[in-house]
Amino acid sequence: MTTTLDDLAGPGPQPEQDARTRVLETAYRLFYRDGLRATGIDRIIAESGVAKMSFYRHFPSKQALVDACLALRHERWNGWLEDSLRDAPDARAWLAALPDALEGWFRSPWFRGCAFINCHAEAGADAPPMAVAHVRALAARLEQRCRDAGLTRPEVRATELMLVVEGAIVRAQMAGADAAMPPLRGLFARVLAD
Amino acid sequence: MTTTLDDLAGPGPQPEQDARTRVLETAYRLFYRDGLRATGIDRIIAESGVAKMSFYRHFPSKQALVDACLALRHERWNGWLEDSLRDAPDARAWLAALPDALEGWFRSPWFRGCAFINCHAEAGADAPPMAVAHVRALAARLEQRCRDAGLTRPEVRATELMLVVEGAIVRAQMAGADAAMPPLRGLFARVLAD
DNA sequence: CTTGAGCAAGACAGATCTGTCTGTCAACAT
DNA sequence: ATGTTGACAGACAGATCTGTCTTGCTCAAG
Repeated sequence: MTTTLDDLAGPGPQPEQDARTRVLETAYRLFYRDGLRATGIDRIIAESGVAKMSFYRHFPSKQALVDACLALRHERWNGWLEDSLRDAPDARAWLAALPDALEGWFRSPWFRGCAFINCHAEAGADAPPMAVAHVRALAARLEQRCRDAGLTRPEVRATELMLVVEGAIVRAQMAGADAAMPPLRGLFARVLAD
Repeated sequence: MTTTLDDLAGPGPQPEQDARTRVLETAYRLFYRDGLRATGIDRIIAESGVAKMSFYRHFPSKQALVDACLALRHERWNGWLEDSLRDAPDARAWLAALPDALEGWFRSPWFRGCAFINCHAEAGADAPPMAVAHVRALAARLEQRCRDAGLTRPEVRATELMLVVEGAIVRAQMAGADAAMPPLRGLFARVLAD
């Protein structure tokens, strides 16, 4: 069971799923595609084919649904990254293959940037803590990989790689994957070289 | 007359200004601080101390006000960058001093990331064209500076610097200036060194 | 003094958003 | 057979949002 890019922001729920799953999958897709504030409850209700009371039975409020979507996103994104770099024999190869994995994401037809960066950009100080927690978790993972790879000054390298990854995500969002990939590969190679 | 950081997202309008200016300055501040969708017309009306009809006399719609704020932001941000790097004797020094200028911005009490990245993150495909135009203009300016500095492969360096700048802005937004500045300086030095 | 422009204050309409409530139906267990 | 549970459908309330309209005030030019 591998995590595909479609799972990251795919075509939406299947009709045979139960009400809660359909709501969650529909919201997951619409929140990412159109934004949190721009997506109303009524739209999620209509597109998931669910009664309003069924929605409020499973989620006490819209904010609870947002939190559930972000938690699902966090889990799926981490799983997708893990699967994409499963073949790397060691930490060094894992880091070197990271741009390839990101490129597959950037070229996905539903790519619209990092859901957590977008959430934080939209909500500002009111953003759910999951937003910063996600990027902090990724930074911690990068630092651990740099340490495992035996790089010199691993925490310095990790912060540089983290900045490059986030920059590439935003660059792919604003200017497209073709604009983001060459500098991403070049900078990654430089940071990993020494 | 220099452009200060306060002008980028400062304390707001002065009461002696005319109605249009007060609306524009209030919206400029609230849109950046709270987001476009989260800021309603009524709030702008109330905080700028202006009648609703006075608002709609100067701006035909909320979208027109958003566009005017983005255009003002574009102009002020470019002016601020120009002023901050005015002392650089040549293009090479200009590029080397860019992280210092950015740090001043990141540590401003009203810093909340790039208004155009945030706008694009919030509105997605419906974002006004000014959003991508701003980052494209900055990329073009970086490339020209790289060319003027006599760097080898200036277009490659410029795209790398652009990715680093955008990454630093997002990193400062998500994790603070202290997390963004060391990798920003390190990567800048590496790209400019050769 | 009159007249007209600009502005403040606020009512109003229509749409939309969140959240609650009622009613109906099908599946299922006792 | 009967009660329970989950779900669909949709009305409804209250708030909020955009945009229009009316009224009255001030000030300056003619």
